[in-house]
Amino acid sequence: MAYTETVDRILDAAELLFAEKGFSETSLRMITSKAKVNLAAVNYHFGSKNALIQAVFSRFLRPLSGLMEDGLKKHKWELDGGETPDIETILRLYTHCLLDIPTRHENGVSIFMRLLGLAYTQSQGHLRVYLEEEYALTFRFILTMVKESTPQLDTAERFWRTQFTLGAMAFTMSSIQPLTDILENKQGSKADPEKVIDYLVPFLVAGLKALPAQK
Amino acid sequence: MAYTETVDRILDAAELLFAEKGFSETSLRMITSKAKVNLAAVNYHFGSKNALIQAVFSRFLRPLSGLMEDGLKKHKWELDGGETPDIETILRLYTHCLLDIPTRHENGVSIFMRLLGLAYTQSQGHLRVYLEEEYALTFRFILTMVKESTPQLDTAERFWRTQFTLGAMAFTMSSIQPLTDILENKQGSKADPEKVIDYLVPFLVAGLKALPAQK
DNA sequence: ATTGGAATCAAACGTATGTTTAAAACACAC
DNA sequence: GTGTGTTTTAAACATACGTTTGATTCCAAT
Repeated sequence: MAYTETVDRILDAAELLFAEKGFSETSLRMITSKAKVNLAAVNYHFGSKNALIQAVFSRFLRPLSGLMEDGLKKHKWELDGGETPDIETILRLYTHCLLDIPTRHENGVSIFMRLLGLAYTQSQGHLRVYLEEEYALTFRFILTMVKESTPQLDTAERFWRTQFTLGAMAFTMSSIQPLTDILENKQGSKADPEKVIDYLVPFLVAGLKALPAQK
Repeated sequence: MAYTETVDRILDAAELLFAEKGFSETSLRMITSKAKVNLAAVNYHFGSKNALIQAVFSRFLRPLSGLMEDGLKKHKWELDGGETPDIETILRLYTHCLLDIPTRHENGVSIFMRLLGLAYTQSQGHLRVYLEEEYALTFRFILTMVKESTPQLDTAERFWRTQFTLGAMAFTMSSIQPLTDILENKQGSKADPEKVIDYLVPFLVAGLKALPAQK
């Protein structure tokens, strides 16, 4: 994909609109008019709407993947020295990598998390396949870390708790702006979306560390 | 809404297709041909596609609302005698009410959970407004119970933990069938979707009971 | 200055959508 | 059996969509 002004303008507009409305609910005409480019530009530069959707994810995930693998490997290496990886450390590393990704918009992370949530729940078969193929290594790496840090769980229980963790993160992140607004209204004072991470990690750590359910 | 065979056939088909594909991705023609009724029947009986979406939710939520309020009130009444409500009891009551709802399809609960997840993540403004208006009382009741059973949390932290709980539940439930398949493949033996509840509750209880994050 | 490939543009294409229409079929009270 | 209101039907409607076309503009290399 050649770098051009037009390509980036389309990606910027698409990212915002997809996050706001969903994939099917956002038309190419909405995107191109927001990006102030010609309608045909999307098909010219990306080939199709589906390819555009994947490109939006790629632009965000490309640096994330690197950041996370570096961070995890570094940490793993340190831990090889003796200590057992702690689940809280992993979660904090993961969330901080997320926050470190350079984004094109304010609240870029919220926007992307919302997109991930959409990709996960709307079936969007092509996207699921694409994400799994492209980032399988990163995902597997994280799962290994989780496994080593939760030796008290059997396969099934660890699997489900990982899903619960993902769900809590994606679900919350994907609606973080409206939720923040609701909270502000509720408590009558300013609420900071970034602070959610500080609330999220202890909750998840406690859940992951909990004793197994009795069979 | 008059009760007719046609109306139910449409609702049955719509419920399945919406859960499978999402709202926008399901056309009225898919629904009416699966239901073996005329295309115009949807607009005749429901007025519009959006109204049909709401009707699908109503049919499921109407009994749920009753079941849950009964169960909660009964429990609350017992607890007025002295004890503090326990968060685990509340979650179990809630999940059991969900499983007790009579459904028209096998895995009816999974289907509905998936619909709820979709409704929550796809913006679907009209649905969100509808759900909040229609079931505000039930929701508020649950929140009160959660508040009484987590006195260690301040408003913001309780709010976010409630969202995390919702997220873990809805997200997992909304993909419970594909996830169950993955797990079966992973561990090489049969996995039961209903068992997920047994894994879910301890995870959430631990998260909700965890000590507050330090500020 | 000329050329040739890349990028832009307005316009159109074919298709699918939600909705509406008006006639037909039906059900049931009188 | 007739008449009335409800339900079903096939067809059409208007609109919006993703995509394609072919002409035009742009810009760097010759």
